[in-house]
Amino acid sequence: MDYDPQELEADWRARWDAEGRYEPDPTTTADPDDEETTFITVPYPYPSGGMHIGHARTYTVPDVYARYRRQQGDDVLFPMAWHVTGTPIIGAVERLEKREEKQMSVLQDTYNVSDDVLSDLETPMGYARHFIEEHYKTGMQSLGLSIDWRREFTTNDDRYSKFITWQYETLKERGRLEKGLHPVKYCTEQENPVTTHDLLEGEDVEYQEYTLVKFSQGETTIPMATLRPETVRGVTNAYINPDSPYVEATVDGEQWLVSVEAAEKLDLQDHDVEIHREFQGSEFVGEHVTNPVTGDEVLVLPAEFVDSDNATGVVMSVPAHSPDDYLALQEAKADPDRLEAYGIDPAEVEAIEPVPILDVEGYGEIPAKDAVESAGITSSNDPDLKEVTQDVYNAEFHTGRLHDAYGEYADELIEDVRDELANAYREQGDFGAMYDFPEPVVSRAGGKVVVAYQDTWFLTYNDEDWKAEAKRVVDQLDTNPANTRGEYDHTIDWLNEWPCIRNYGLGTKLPWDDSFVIEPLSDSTIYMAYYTIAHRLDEIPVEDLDREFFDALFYGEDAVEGEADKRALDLRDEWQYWYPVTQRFSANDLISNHLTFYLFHHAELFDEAQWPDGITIMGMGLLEGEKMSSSKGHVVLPGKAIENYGADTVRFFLLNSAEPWQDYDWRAEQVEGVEKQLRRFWNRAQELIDADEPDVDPQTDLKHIDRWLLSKLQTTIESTTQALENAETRSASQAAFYGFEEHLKWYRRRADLDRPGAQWTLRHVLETRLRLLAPFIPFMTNELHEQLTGTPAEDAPWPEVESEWQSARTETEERQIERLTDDIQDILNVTDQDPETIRVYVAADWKQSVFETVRETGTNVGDVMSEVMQVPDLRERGNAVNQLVQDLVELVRSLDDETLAVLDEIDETSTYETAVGFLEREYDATVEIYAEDGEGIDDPEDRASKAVPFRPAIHIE
RNA sequence: GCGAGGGUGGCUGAGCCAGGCCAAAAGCGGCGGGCUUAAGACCCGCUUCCGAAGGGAUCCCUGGGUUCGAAUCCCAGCCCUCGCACCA
Repeated sequence: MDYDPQELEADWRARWDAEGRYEPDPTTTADPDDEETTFITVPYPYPSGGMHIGHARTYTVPDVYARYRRQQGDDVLFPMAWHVTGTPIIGAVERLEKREEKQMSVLQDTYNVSDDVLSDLETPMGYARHFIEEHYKTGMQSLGLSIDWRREFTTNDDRYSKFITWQYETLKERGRLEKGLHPVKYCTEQENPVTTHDLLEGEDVEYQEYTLVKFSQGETTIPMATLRPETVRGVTNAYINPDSPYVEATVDGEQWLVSVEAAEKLDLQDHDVEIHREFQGSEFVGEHVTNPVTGDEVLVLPAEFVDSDNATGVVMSVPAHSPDDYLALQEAKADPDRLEAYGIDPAEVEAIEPVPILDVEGYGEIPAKDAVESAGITSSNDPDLKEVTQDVYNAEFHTGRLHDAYGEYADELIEDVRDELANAYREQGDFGAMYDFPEPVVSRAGGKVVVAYQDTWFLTYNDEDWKAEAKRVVDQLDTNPANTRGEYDHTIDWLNEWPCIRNYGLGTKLPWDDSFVIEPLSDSTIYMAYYTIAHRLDEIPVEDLDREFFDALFYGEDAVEGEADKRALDLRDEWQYWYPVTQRFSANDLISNHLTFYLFHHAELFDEAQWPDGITIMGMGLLEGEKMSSSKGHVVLPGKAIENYGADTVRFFLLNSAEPWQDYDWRAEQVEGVEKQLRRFWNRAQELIDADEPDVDPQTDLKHIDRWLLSKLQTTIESTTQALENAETRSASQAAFYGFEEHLKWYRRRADLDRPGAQWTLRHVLETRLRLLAPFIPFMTNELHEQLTGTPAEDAPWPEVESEWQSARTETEERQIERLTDDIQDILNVTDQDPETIRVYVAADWKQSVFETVRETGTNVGDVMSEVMQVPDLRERGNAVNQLVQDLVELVRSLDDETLAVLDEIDETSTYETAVGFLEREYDATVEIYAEDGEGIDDPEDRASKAVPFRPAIHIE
């Protein structure tokens, strides 16, 4: 039978579907407490676009583990659902409705959406449904993922919303939700919060918290915005933009002077703002204001470089530590006419000198001056100024130490005390704060985007007791790979309160305020529990799924007052049967949020027995060495790949090219290589299947080389199993497939394959390998295993090591033969001769006895020598013994204890004699084996004396 | 900056955790050979340098160190990639 993956795979898919092969229900035979159930999850896909080959791997890795556990005899649940919460799908639909060029190209060129179905995509769920059905589900089924499709749902389903409602009501009741204000990106045009997706300009810009140093003039506060609050003692003057409009306003009961834009932002940031008067900045130029910390009066100078749309629009000048300020001051001094025009006495400006407030390594007393002068910068327009400024800021932040005037903060590193210092002044009322972007941000609606405070609900991940519980979850978690454990702890440590609602989007409404929607990372923290009951929940009317229902389901009948819902208690059994999640597979970048949320929520809502058992992290995918990008069309669709190579090839490549947590790279050339290898495997298997089953008694009819292969098979079973236990799909498939191919290559060369014993060995090996490979390439292995034995590979148990075939001795003997073969080949390569006779000389008995001594005495040359010289027979040989000891000490050092012990049992001469036939075939020459000190030795060129134990001398003629 | 990962032969990429069968897997590419009317497919061998005997030299980012022995362990340095929050 020829290998036709398309036909073969279609058959198996149909069979699986018809028999509901992967639809497990709780059984009475499996004991869930006895780890006979395995529950595997992977993040449900977000169908805002199609599936590509990167997604294919994400879902195939857990499938391999699922298939492995099934062969190990477990009840395995591997479900799938669809995440549609939030705005990306809505945004995609909006862009489709506007027929945006980029969006149309993604849909039509990348994902082949045809014109006649385009209109179906114009509702959010219609859009999602299209990609679910036409891409994800089809793709997953083609890949042969062993998913229980009965349990499928979307996060926009009514019943799912009921479940999330229960979750959030419960969390609120337990005090894990709090209402508060939070800075958000806000479009002043639409008067609505916006997400990164909604931005036209400044997508990457993060908002920053500016410290406002509250300078004053009489009753009026002039808040100077700065990102470096510690420089407050270095202020020599202030700057205002003379051409921009400013206002006098009452802010939270104080008289403030800020730019017009700043007044609007402060208003949005929950300050009580009342504007009294608007005026030009020039009006305030030449005034004096008082530093709240030092009490010094400083002069307000005019500066066009001040952006009134950044923070308060008034800034303080620290010429000693800011190259910008230093140059601005120099330029001001150089232009007395301009100063006079503003009514400023040039002499007063001339008298201003930089005031250093910290010492920093690598710079002089006045770092800004130093930096500017050594870089040769003389103008504030110099393009290099930006870099120089950044260098000074960095150096000062990381290595700058404050002067004595800072009292308790003196001599401390800026990076250690900046926040502390700012907070202290803020508490005294000398400092304030506001949020703003350092660069302009514009929404797609064309409106300016600013930072606004919005009423929001937080998950209080900053609660210390909750953090402590989450850490307990980590403590009992099996983190894979092991070195990710610290990342969870680290995330728990720095995780702050998390705003868990949005103003709009798909998903579940906040139960007590339906103007908000629970956001995607917050409605997906315990949904794994929902899988266990999803298919049976469909039979229950939505309105019955209230608080009490889920309380009974998850907490038992005692958790509800009165009679618990019988249906809920029924479902409880299934929940408890599968829970907890045995292994969750997820992306490595989700540790810092989603996965850690998952731990937090389980810690809070469920008992320890239901906490996650394990998490395996997955890496990223590249395509031909580059990042995949659906908008650039740089993707490979699974459907196309399967059509080209077959699902087994696609799976095998994805699983074998890297471990799950490593990044991998889809390269067409290499995928083709895999296809070739699998085809060859298939063809060789067919030859064995077609041949008659030999009548062999393995106890008597096998030769040394057969036993060698069977011994190697046991090692392969061992390493494949161990690797899969850790979800190391690469090591496992590498061992079972490529690793063993290497052994087979040698076996084919060494053995006479027509013997019944060899045929039996090959069939036995094939059967075992088919089972080992079944999780990776289920279609091909099922088919071949069924042809060979009548049962599909997936229904056969996972192979166990057959210890009767394990033999270190056989392997070591074969190793000696291999070495001898290589040595002969080496000599032939160098001498370039055509051999007629090859003579092999095994070392003499006295040499063997020296080897014995080294083995027993250890690898200290002195010790061995004194031991050996006790023997008169050896002492006579003097130098020869000395040389031999050196060699043997080196040999013994390179061997492990087991091999050393085995060598003791091996008879070299008879080992080589078994290989004479092979060597004669191999080199088309006569092969003779002699003992160096044996009778009738033929040694024409005196080579026998060169023999060393386990390193025979060779003569070729 | 914080956190994580990494630098290996023409390329991709194992090995490193548990130091020694490591001149360093496998694939790709290249070279040679077999099979074939031929092409493809398939199979075999070679692919750092030197060598007319299984050997030697140099080698795993750089520089030190530990050790009988280092791609592997330790220290210092250089370089690269990824994530860092309201985006799923």
